[in-house]
Amino acid sequence: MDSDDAARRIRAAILAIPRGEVAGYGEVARRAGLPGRARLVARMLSHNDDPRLPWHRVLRSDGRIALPEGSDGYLEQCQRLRAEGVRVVNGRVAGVKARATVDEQVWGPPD
DNA sequence: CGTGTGACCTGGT
DNA sequence: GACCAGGCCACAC
Repeated sequence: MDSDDAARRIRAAILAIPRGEVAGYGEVARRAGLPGRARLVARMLSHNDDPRLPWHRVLRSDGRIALPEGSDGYLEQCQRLRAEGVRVVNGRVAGVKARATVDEQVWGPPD
């Protein structure tokens, strides 16, 4: 089934995130071959039952933690990211400036 | 079957 | 920085 295949690709995309790095939902969705399906990724993580899935490496486009502040997942993600050497400040990840805009997708990264 | 909701994204003001 | 409007998809009611 497609949906199952999509879920598998999304899972692979998340697993493909290097340790110490982070990615946005849109980013993951694009890598999985599902442009615009960021919500699908989010829903999967919310329903995820895979403890070895590095969901903590997935954040919003602004580099902001997706979960509501004070919730379990929020603190969990923050802690895990720090454990990987990622600097988290005020519920936000340092080193991640804005998400890749269309220009960067088309024109590529600034040299 | 229409509506609301959600670990979302982008562009404009 | 904030806020708003539009888009996208899956699911609960």
